[in-house]
Amino acid sequence: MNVLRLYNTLSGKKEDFKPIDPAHVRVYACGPTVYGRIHVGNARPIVVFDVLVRLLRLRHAKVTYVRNITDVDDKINLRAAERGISINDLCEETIKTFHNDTARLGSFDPDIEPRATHHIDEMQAMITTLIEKGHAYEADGHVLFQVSSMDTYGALSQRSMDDMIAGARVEVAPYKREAADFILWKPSNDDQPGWDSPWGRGRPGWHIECSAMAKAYLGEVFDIHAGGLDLIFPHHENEIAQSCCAHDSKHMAHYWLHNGFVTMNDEKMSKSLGNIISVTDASNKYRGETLRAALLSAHYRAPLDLSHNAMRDARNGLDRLYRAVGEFAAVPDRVDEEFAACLLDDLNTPAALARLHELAGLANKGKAGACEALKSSAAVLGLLQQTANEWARTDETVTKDDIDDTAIDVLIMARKQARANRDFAKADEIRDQLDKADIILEDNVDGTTWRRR
RNA sequence: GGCCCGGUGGCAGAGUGGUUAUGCAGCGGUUUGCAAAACCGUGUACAUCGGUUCAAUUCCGGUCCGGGCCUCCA
Repeated sequence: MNVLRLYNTLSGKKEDFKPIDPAHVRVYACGPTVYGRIHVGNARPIVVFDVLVRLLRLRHAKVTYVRNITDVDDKINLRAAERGISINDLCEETIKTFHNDTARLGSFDPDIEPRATHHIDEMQAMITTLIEKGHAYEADGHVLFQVSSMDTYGALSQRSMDDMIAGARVEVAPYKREAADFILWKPSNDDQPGWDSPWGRGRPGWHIECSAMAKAYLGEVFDIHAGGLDLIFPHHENEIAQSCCAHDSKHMAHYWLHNGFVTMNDEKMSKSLGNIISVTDASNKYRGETLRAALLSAHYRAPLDLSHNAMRDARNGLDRLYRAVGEFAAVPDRVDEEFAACLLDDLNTPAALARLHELAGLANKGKAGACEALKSSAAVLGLLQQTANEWARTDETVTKDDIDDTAIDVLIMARKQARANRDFAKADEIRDQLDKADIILEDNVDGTTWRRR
């Protein structure tokens, strides 16, 4: 198998992936802040990096995939207060819907899903180290990271300190020594969640949790750190600053991967713009697998416009692939080489899907092994794991169910009888009746199958 | 204002210094009681203006247009 190439934000280039330990690859991805349901934009990194991990598992004996849950954040406090429920209840409820959503998207769970509030000690230890090493200072109940103490600050986002000062749009808090300094720890009042610390009762800043949890589960330096494009600055830049300065290391992770945005009418889908569609809502309207296929239909770094048309195209594509694959069971070691080559080239999922369609064509022509190759290749994308019949009979809108399977079977039997009697008028009447209920009949050599429109 | 990334056929979306992406939609055909599916055939797309080159959609530069980050955001 060829080498895996990944676009590394650190270098701005595709690079050969060389793991620190080929027998154990370590990956960290930033997970959700649990104050509300995730939207389809949030679903993109979940699906894309799930594919990355599946691909890595094909090639490496052990992969540890960590995706955190941020359960301490001022947005959580605010939302809990708005809804008049406890912070804990809000977090538990949101985590539940999150897990429901990732399951519908067909994504595997990460190996470890650490929660920020379970790692306050580790964060405090790291902050203490940063103060001792002269990278952080205490001011007015806050602890701040002093950006000027790190020569290479800004390397990931490729911006200089001068650029940042020139572009600064934020008012500088009075306790900061320098405008770009960021918070490691901040004081909490009695209404806010807080933990005792050497700097008084308080709570962590946004970035320190990822540094602390990545270290706890993956070590000081690991292979891949992934997340959305909008996390490059400041979040990932600051994680690097914290981790590298605390550990005296050159790198936090060797490869930094960032996915592009899902757009709505070519504009970024984001909570602050309010143009969001939640995964829960989307998967009531479309099957999770359709959404997953749509999310993989563009290269992960390119923008992806998720219109109704895009969803329809994804569904049509899956229809064709499922028809080709039939009732075949997956064979794990039959991944098509051309297909794999597409994914190895910086996770080129659109090219990989194109190859799946070629395999479907070959399978339809009866080419030996094509079905197995199609099924086991698709598994790397987390697609096509049902049988064709299971897929065909699930309505796109799961809740709609005005005609049940037995009623359909009864009508099909009646039509079969009519056809045997060469009463084609009657047969066509039944076809039309089912068609009106969005049931499409297909007569094959070995009988009649049906699917929902 | 600073920094970054894009503009491919009706739509979506890869890719390439000279040769078919792929899917959907369309058109023609084979097949079918009808239909669907499948198969076969079918489209001189690469924002614009210059430059380099025997040859550029592909490399370089300008222009126009779009998007993103610089503030919570995947």
